[in-house]
Amino acid sequence: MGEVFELIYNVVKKIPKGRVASYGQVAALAGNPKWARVVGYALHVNPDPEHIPCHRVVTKDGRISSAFAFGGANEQKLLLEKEGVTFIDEQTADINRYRMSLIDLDKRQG
DNA sequence: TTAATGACCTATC
DNA sequence: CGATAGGCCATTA
Repeated sequence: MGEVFELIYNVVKKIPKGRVASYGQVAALAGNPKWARVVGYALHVNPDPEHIPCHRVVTKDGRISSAFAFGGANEQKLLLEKEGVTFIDEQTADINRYRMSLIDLDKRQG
């Protein structure tokens, strides 16, 4: 596993419950805004879903990817709603309202 | 080392 | 609006 994946996982781990972040945002917080696709691939091979809340990562518009590996897009939506995240439509989370903030990164746990 | 692969994003029509 | 086309870049085979 590459170093960048580690950086990405560390960021995803810090997304608080009830909040979401876009792939691009995770990429930027991990160190490079151009890593959006890399974030997608990193989560695709998520080695520790129990501690890496990949369901809190959506597209920049809040849309859920149809390729969610653990139970499908519907499962991801249920998980988010369970945490209090509201949806604009069937596949779009209200990311403008629940987007994670920079201060969330301060939770030092790494 | 080279080529292929995406759970993305932006610009353009 | 939506559809399409490029770009992007770490990782893998």
